[in-house]
Amino acid sequence: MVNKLDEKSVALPDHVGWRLWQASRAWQAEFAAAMRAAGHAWFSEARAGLLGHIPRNGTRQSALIERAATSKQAVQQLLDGLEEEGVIERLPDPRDGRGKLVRYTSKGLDALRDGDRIKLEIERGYIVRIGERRFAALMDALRALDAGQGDEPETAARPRDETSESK
Amino acid sequence: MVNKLDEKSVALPDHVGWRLWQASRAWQAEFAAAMRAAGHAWFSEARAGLLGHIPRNGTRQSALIERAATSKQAVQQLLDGLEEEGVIERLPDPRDGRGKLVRYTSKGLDALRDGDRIKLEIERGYIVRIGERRFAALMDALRALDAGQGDEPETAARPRDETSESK
DNA sequence: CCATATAGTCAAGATACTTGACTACACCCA
DNA sequence: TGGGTGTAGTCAAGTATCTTGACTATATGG
Repeated sequence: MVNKLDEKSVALPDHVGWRLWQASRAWQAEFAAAMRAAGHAWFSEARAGLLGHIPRNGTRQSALIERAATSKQAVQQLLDGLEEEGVIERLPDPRDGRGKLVRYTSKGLDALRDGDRIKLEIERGYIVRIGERRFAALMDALRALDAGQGDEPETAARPRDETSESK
Repeated sequence: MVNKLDEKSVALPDHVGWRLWQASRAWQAEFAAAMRAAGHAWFSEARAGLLGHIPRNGTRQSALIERAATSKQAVQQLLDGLEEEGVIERLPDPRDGRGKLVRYTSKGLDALRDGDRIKLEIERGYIVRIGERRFAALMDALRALDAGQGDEPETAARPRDETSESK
């Protein structure tokens, strides 16, 4: 039963936003599946997004809120979950009675190590798929995009100098 | 408040998954903000993800389920919302009493036109920011990645619906 | 001490998405 | 012709994530 509409032939979007979205989702799905397969059943993409902002040596909860682009309540709820899973722990900040320090437990550091390994494996797969040259060009373009992103809060896409790492 | 925290010097992740995720989120945020500013208050990123799979001339609801990588119930709920907003409408498929045809209303086509315009504006901004050459390399790499996606058997996310792609 | 700002929490609700159970129709085939 | 099986879509309930608003506790600067 071939439809005359023939949906198969209708082109999917092919603009940069769509491509980025598809590529990002594919990477995340692959990574999350590998993490769960490695025994980290607590892993989810939302949690990964937060963990990406927590350095190895820990951080203030408030610093986390600044880095991740979400509300402090969202950060807190994610941290609640991660703490319950035993991935991170929260300690009172000795220098500020209001603050809390977030740091990894040994279980969390374990997951981080597995994550690093999996990242490299995925990256290797990408290089095999599209070639080293194209992969390097991809990273180069993404870094350049990020460097130009920083200080303009509105949608005005104004060019900035491409010197990065001014954090 | 002055921030003299040592955490500032800790590097953020710099692997392809993180970069893709950040770039994708930035694009989506910019696009969604512009869409809402253009008067399409119903617009959300989840809805955008579904609309990207609905061609101009409409489609079967079941075809939509195949294309988007989610459950049929998720698709349906998204469509329910879009129908309620008057963006799409569902008609019975004259060729199959079980099926429904999803197509845009004039309001939906209006939004599509605005979306196309905004996409081009964002793309122009990207080209200004990173240069035409790098932008072309980005698109090239993303397309290559997508083309090589299909034959990945092991770790890729699989549809969990019993109806998968057993044709 | 008081005013105000900051760090974090609690609670309620919205959205997106999942699983399970169900109805209606289509198609095959004996 | 009629039942078995598969497909298209719906209904209902639950989970995860994220948002807003209200709140407590501590810090800081007069």
